[in-house]
Amino acid sequence: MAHSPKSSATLAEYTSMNLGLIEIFCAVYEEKSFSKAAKRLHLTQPTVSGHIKSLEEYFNTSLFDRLGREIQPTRAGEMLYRHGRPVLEIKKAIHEHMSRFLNQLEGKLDISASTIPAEYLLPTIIGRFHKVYPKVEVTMTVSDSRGVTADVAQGRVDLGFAGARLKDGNLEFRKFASDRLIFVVPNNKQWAAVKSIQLKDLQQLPLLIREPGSGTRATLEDRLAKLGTSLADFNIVAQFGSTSAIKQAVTADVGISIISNLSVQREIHWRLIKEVRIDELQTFERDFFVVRNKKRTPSPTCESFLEFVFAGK
Amino acid sequence: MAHSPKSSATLAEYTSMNLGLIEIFCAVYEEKSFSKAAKRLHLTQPTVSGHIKSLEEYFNTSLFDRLGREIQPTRAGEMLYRHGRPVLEIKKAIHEHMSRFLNQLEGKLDISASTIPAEYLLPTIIGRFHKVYPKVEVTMTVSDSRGVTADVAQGRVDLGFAGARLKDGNLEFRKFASDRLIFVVPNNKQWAAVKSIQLKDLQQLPLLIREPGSGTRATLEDRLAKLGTSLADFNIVAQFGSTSAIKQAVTADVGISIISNLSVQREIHWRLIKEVRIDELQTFERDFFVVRNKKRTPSPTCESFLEFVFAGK
DNA sequence: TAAAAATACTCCATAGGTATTTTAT
DNA sequence: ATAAAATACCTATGGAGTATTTTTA
Repeated sequence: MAHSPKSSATLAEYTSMNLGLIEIFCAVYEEKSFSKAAKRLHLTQPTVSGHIKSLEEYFNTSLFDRLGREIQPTRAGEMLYRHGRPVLEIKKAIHEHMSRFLNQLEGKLDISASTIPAEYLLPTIIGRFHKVYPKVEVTMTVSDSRGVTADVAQGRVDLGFAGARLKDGNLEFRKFASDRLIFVVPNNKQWAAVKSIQLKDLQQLPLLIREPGSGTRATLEDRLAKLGTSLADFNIVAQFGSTSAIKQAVTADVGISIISNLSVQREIHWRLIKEVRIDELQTFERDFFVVRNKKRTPSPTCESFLEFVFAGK
Repeated sequence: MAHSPKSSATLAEYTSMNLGLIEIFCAVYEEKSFSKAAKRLHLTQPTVSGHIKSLEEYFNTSLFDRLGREIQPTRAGEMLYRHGRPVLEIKKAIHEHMSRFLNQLEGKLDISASTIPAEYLLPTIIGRFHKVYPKVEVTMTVSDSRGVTADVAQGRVDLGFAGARLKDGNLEFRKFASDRLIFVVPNNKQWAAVKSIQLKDLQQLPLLIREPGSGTRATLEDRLAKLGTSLADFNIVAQFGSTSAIKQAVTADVGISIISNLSVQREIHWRLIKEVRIDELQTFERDFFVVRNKKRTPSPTCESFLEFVFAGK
């Protein structure tokens, strides 16, 4: 028993320790002087003395030996410094990162976008943004307009880019781009001579459409309703959750479709697909919206990104 | 200019930030609730609210979005948590290490010892000590008694072990072991029959002695003075800074010497060296001392070590 | 209506200061 | 005599509480 480690009283509930005292302690340790530390910290010597004293009482051990004019840390002091020093680094790091963040020199930006914005509008915007804020990490997830608004509403992302407005009091929609829906058909001899078509003829054709959550679909249904008809009057062969899938299907002569002009530019250019006018629908505008959650504080990064989105408007 | 990072106001002198607030912030972040965090920290909800508010004012940005019943960290909040979280770890680490130190489960012990203690007395003591406190790192430097006392006086070590007392008001000497000085000669035929010798005959022989800082040397001089003589009356061929060097020299028949019994046990056993009694010096006690600096606070480890040194006394 | 946060207020502990004494160089 | 730390004492900020109101699910 004589020579086994003693179990001294354990320290009081440690959450009570004031970390500010550690900073003062470290200054004293480094300056090897109470008064110099006081100067460095813009405090007075008695204040510093008092703080060291309370630390010594807290740990119930002396931290410095007072040797007349000079002081020397005790072993306990050495131990405390070794493990307390990092506090200073962390404090500095916190300030550095917060200030970098607030100055938008670093950070994260999570975006949810529906197909057309994700594939045809955002890549160039994100590219320009990245040039200016290279340390900001942009993450974009792709779904349909319904998914986008859900992501924004539930705070999973900073911003959404959707092809349809959804009624939700917490969400703010702002138009940032527009496109037109066009009627597309395979570029084969069956369609070679066709320049335009009437809606009633179109209703007979095998139609490919997007799923119900899609902005393209919503726009289409909305417009048909205004014309006194609906998708029920059409010959729908399939609903696809992807515009690319529809393009593939049209190219393979599975059917025809009405989709965003932006998404078929390349296919039209390569003559895989062609546009045919619909007599009743000379103009078929569709808009794209930035979606924000009004309840969430936008990060500075998010606000800057919006400036890029609306640049030149 | 439109799209370059904005330089917002830099944060106020960062030393003013209270790290305690970070702990509260982290609790709120982790609990995703002011009131739950309050409970965890044994505070009240308004107190926590107040602290978060002051942090928000300090950083001049909101850290949580208050969404009715629930709260969500903002991007700034995420950033602060990421870099503030380590504060909690450090605080815990400080307490852990300090308490381990105070319970002597870890630490350092620096010792300065003169030759005889270092080679013949301390190894076993340190060995036993290490068994009980395996995490304590013992460092022993070896010099002569003068060097040892200097090390202690200047606070370079926790403890000294010397073969002589030196007058210094700041030092405390405590005898912890003793030995006797003996007259040793090479074990050759010249000495084969000799059992004892008179001091005046010894004075003619080629004597090897330690350097002036040595405790052995000091003891020798002291004793000679009491017998009304001094080293000046001897035939000194060399002063060596090491007892081992002297033993080598005696073995090689370079001369004879008067050294610590402890240090020549092995050489006597192997019949390289033999002891010859000096008629006037039947007993030639010499003591070894623990040296402490009275001005320095002993670490708990140091105090425990002393218990080992004086074990069984 | 109930649960959570904000607000308004009170109180006192303590961080900080000034003035002075003690100690050792 | 001087430089540094300790001591004694005072003040005011702000940390923590209670009581209440506001908000929203």
